[in-house]
Amino acid sequence: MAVVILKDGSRREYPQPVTPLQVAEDLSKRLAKEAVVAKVNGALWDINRVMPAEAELELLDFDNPQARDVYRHSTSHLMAQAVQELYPDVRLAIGPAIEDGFYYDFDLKEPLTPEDMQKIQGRMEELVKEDLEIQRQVLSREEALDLFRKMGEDYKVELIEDLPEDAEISCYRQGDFLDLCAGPHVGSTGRIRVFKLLSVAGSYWRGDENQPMLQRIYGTSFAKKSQLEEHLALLEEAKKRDHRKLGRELDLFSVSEDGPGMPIYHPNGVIVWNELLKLWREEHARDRYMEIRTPQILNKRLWERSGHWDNYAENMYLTEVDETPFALKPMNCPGAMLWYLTAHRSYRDLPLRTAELGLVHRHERSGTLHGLMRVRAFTQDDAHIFMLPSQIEAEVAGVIDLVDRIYKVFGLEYRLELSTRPEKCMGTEEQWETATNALMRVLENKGIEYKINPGDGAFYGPKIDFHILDCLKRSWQCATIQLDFQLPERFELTYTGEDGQEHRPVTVHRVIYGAVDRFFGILIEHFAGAFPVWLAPVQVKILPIADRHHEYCKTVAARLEEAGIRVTADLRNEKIGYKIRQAQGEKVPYMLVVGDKEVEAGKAALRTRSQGDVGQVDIAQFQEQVLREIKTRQLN
RNA sequence: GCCGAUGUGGCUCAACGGUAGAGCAGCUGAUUUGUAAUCAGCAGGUUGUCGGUUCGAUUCCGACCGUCGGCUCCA
Repeated sequence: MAVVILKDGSRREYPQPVTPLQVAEDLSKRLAKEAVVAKVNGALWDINRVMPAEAELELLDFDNPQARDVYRHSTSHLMAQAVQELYPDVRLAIGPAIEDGFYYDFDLKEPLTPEDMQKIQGRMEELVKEDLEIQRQVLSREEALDLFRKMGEDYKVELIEDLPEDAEISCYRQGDFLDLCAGPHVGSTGRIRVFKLLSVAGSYWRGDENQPMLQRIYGTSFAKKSQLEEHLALLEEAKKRDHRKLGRELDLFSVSEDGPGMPIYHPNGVIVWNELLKLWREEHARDRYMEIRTPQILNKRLWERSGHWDNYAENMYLTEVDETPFALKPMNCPGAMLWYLTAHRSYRDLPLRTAELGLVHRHERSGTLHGLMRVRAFTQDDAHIFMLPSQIEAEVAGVIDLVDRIYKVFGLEYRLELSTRPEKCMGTEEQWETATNALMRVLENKGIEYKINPGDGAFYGPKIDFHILDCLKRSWQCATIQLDFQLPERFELTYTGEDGQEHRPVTVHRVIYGAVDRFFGILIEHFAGAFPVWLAPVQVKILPIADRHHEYCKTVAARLEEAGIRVTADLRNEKIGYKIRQAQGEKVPYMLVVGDKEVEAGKAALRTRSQGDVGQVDIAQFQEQVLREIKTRQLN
C-alpha cells in the first residue's frame, strides 16, 4: 500500500508504489503530458521512477526553473547520444544545463563543422521520434568504475574517482546510450520537443588550460516552438544592438589592428563620453569628492610596495626610464596613496573622498578582447575614500546612494552582491568580520536585497558589486565598492587622532561606471544606439527641402547652437526622403524639415526619430523643450 | 594564451591557379525636390603581413598579426 500526498494536501492511495507519472495520468492527461520532473518529499525525482511508499508529490512543468534545467540537461544527453552514434570514437566529458540552454563537451579528434551540427540535430530529432525511455540505474563505485573504464570513458572515470565517498552513483540509459549522471531526467526522449544547436567552441576539460581542449556544442531547448522563436529573436535583437556594429555605424569609436583592445574614440564618441563625465562630475561634486590625477607610469618599487608586483605583474606593461624599471599603471590606487602621503592628515580631515578618472592599462589575454567590453586600455571612474573606521557605514551608504542616483539617469536596474572573505587573503579575521558586518548593516539598514557570494571578496577586503540589467535583461558587473585594509598598511598611511596619536585610516576603492569605456558599450546596446537627447552626438538636424530654404535653415541652426544645442543642417542637394533616411539611420532624436510653408510661417516641421512627422512647431517653443529635456536628462 | 572559424577598396559582400567585381558611401554634373534611397559619370584595392609551392597565387601550403564564437556554470 502506497500513499501519495499532493501539493494541495489531497491524499491518494495505491495498492503498490507508483511513479509520479502514473499519479499524473490519474489526475489529468494534460498534466501527464506537461510534467517534466517531479519533486518527491522535497527532492527532484524522475517522473518514471517509483516513489517511496509514502510520498509528498509535486509535479513540475517547463515553466519551473528547476524543471527547465532538467529538461535542458536531458536535451544535452540526447545530443550526446546522437554524437556518440555518429562519431563512435568520441569520449564524453560533461553536459550541464546553463542559463539559456545547455552544452556538452566532447573529446573528438576531428573538428566539428556546421554540417556536423546539422547531422547531429537531425539524429536528435529521430531519437525524439523513437521516444526511448530514460531509465535511472544505481551502481556501486566499483561497478561504475569498471563500466566506464571498459567503455573507455576516461573523463567519466575521473569524475567518479572525484565523487565523495558517500555519494550515490547513478547512470541514465536511453536506448543504447548510457551516461554517468546524478539526474533527474525527463521520462523519455519523446518528451523533448523543441531544441536547436547553436554553436561549437573550444573549452578546456574542467575549465583548466593545462587540461585537454575539448569541443563544446551549445544548444537550447524549450517546451514550445514559440518559446524557441522568441529566444532566437532575442539573440537576433542582441546582434542588431552589438556595440561594435553600432559603434562603427554611428561613427563613435574604432579599434585599430595596431592597438588591439585600445579603443580610438571618434568625435561623436567623445561627445557622449564627455556628457557621461559631465554627469559624473556634477554628482561627485554634490557629494564633495575632490578630483585628482596621478601619473601614467610609476617606478617599479612603488608597485612592489603596493603589492601589485607580486599579485598582478603578468598583467602589467613595463618600461624603463633612465635605466630604472617603471610600469604603466593597471590601477589608480597607488597614485591615490601617494597623494594622501603629501600632507599630515588629522581626524578632522576625514573622510577624504578623492576621485580620479584614471586611464589604466592591463595586459588582458588576446583571446578575451571584445569591443569596448573587454579592453587593454580603459578609464576607470575611480575614487578612494580615506576614513576613520567609524565612518565606514556612512561612507559606504553614501556611495550606494551615488550609484543609485547615477544609474537611475540611464533607466538601468541593478542587483547587489556582497562578497566575503576568500581563503587566500590578507588582514586579520577580526578585521574581515568587522568590515563584512559593516557592509551588511548598510545594506540591511537601507532595506536593499542582496546576494552573498561567500569567499568571493578581493584578497584585501570584502566588497559590494552592482550588476546592471540592460533592457535585454543581460547582466553586467559595473560598480563596485571594496574595503581595503592592505594599502593603508603597506603605504603606512596615518592620521592624527583626537588623542594626539597616529592611527591608520580605512580605505574604500569604488567605481560607478566601472570602466567608462565598457559602460559606454553597455549604453550603446541598452539604447540600441538611439541615445537620449542629452547624450546624442547630434540632437537636432535641420533638413531644407530646396536651396531657397538654406538661409532660413542656417539662421535656425545658429539660433539653436547659440542656445547650446548640438545641431547640424543637411544642406546637400538631395531629396527630403533621402536626408530623412540618413538622419534616421544616424538616430538623430529631432529633425526639423523646412520648406516654403515653414519659411513663410517662421516655423519648422518637426519629425522625431521614434514618432515620425509630428507637424509644425514654433522654433522658440521647440528650443525650450529640447533644452529642458537636455537639462533634466530625460530618457527617450 | 588555447580550440575552431575568419581576414578582398571607408562599409556590406562577390569571384578566381593566369595579375579582382557589385551595391552603399565619396567626388563631378544634371535635377530644386514635402517625410526612410533622383539620375548619369568619375575615382578608389600591391585581395591582413611575411615566407613557400608553381611558368604564374589574391586563389594552394606554412608562420605571424588581427577579428569572430568560446574556454565559471563540475556526473
